[in-house]
Amino acid sequence: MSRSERIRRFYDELYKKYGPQGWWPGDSPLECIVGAILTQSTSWKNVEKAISNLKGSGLLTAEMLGLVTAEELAALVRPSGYYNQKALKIKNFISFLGADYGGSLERMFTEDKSVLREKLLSIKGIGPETADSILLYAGGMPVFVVDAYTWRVLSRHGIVPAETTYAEMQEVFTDSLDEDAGLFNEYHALIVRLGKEHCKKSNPVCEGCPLEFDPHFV
DNA sequence: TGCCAGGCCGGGT
DNA sequence: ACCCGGCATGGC
Repeated sequence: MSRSERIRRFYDELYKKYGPQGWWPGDSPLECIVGAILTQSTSWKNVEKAISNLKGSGLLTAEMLGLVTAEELAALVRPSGYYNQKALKIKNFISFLGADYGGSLERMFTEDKSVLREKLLSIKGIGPETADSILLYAGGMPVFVVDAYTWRVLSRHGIVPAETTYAEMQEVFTDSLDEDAGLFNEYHALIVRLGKEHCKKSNPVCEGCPLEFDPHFV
């Protein structure tokens, strides 16, 4: 079976097992972007508390996030960890949004996909995974998101070598799948689900893989 | 209790 | 071009 076939088959197995994951959990593109920053190396549970604080304070608008100080913001996002850094990252993004798109997310997402990706990557605090999460989950653009789970899950299943780079990992998916934002959305979420439940660090050989057809053994 | 969570940056080799 | 320490809270 070719690698592309395995990638497609793997998705089918994941979807059959877990079904749709409902990502991104959030009410608006802005909430999604803030969540993407706050969840850097942090569990979603902690992020939910931080988002809840922001909502409760009425700060979850581009305008309010532009007005609040980094210190005030840090206090509110405290439960998500790395709070001083994350407050600055959010401020950096909002500054960029104001400068380049007049504070309008709608305008931002009319930008060319690869141009916008480069712009996002130039913001201090936004790296490849966060940029791609914003493009896919906030903007609905067909970009495949790669994260720590993607490496672990795919290398454990023998689909890619462990040293695969971020760009190569994206190609593995985009070369094998239709360019479909809905599919990319679901696939990434399903990988995270499997990673959390079975392909954990503490389970180095993914003992008890829940998939009927485990690509590892092909 | 200790380890880990949906990264990224900056400085050192 | 890699490698590593720093950043930090909360859950299991």
